[in-house]
Amino acid sequence: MIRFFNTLSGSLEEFRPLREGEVRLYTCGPTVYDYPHIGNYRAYIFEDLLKRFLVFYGYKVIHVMNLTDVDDKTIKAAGRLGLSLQEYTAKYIQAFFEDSKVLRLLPADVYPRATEHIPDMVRMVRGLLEKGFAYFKDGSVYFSIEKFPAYGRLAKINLEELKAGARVDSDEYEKESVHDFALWKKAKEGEPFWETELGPGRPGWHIECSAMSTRYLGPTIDIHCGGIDNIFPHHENEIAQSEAYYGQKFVNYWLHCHHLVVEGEKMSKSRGNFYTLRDLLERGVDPVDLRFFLLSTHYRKMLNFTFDNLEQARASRQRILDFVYELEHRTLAAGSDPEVRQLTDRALLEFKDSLADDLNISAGLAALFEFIREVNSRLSRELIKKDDAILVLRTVSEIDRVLAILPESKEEVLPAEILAKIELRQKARKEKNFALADAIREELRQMGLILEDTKEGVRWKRIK
RNA sequence: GGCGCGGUACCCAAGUGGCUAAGGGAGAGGUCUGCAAAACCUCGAUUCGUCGGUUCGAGUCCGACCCGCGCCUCCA
Repeated sequence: MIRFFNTLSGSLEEFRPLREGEVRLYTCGPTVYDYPHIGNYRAYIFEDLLKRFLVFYGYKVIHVMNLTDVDDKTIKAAGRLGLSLQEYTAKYIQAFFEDSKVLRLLPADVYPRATEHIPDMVRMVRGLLEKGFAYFKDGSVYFSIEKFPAYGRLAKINLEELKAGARVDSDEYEKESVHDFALWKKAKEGEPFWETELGPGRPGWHIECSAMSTRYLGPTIDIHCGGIDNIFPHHENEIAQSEAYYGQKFVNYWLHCHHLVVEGEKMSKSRGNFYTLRDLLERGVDPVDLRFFLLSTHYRKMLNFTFDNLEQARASRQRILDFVYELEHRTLAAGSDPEVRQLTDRALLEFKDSLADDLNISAGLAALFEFIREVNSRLSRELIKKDDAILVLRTVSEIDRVLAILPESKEEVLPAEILAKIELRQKARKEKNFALADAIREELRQMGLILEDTKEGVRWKRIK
């Protein structure tokens, strides 16, 4: 049984998908006005962990992630550069896909773009007008939240208090009530617009997720994810629109991940603690180490990014990598030990049970590390046979279907001159010329290679 | 003001009523090794922000307080 913390109920709930064996998942994707920062990727990596775990658990997952390619920021930036919306956003859409790949995010089944679903949104807005949930004002259309009594349930916001604490909206559009939100925005001078039956204009932000989610997954879906900051007003508004229009529940499980902070503070450009993935890659950070770092803290807990914490995650991941390397390269006696089977079964079961408990990654990783220590211990006592090693490796790679932190399987081949140096050093060691041997080792270390002398000969690995 | 999250060893971080408080990093000692690396073994919180309370029993429940943070406005 899987349990998730549902924001809607504020408690852990048993997960039951609408259809047996199948999960419909919608995740709020990027607004493509700039390069995403690592906080954005925390959310996407959490969603990736969720999805990979559901697949691991045996579910078929239908995943939709939207691309918001029209909003205030994209319009403004494109206008400033004199580019069309498409020209401007193309670059960032491409960057997002590139980043997703290096961070090993499983691709969604569909990446719908807002600009390609205007008719769906218009249809929904018209329906809301007809049903009386929305009204025209000055060429724009707004959703009237007082027509939807359940408004505020997700965010646990009380409308009376909202009104009391209301601030002046910076939006230039006129609304009947400050908290009503725009479904359709009237075209403004010099801005892109669509000529529709609602008049010239563009969609509001919230309507896109409602329309596209329904388009690909149906009016009721299993899971909808996003960052904690999307709860209000974005997701609250989505619920209002969708449920007012379709008259049925929009989402069964709302899962939100907490923020990433940097050195204990919110990331912001003015503080200079704002990192994109590209910034970190330039500093020589291995993206998979970053993935592991972002992955290894529970998704509902605030995560503090520091280079020290990233280094700890790197070292932790390295332990797993060393373990796999050892098993792959050591020469072992033929045969197998039935006890190893018990160890692998237990590791897999504990890992699975841990993650089934609202993605308790800490407990899951603890199961993996305990398994590693036990196998290492047996390895040092020469109790691991060839077939055991194969079984252990298969188990680790099974777990890695969820984590996706193991290196690509292809072995790197060193250039001939490096191999010659290693050979030369071996010769020097044999002749007990340790000064030369150490000099060569140091030279290769400078080049990023660590040599390890084992009973079975020399081996090397890359310094991270 | 309203809503919410967190405070567990040097650092990161599980644990939500009951055996000796997971796991990782860093560190110390040892084994192995020419040395190193990796690995293994050993050590490491009489204690869980503070103070009260409930209970046979609390990190875990209740109350108060202190500290840090987020949201209520675009934001993963």
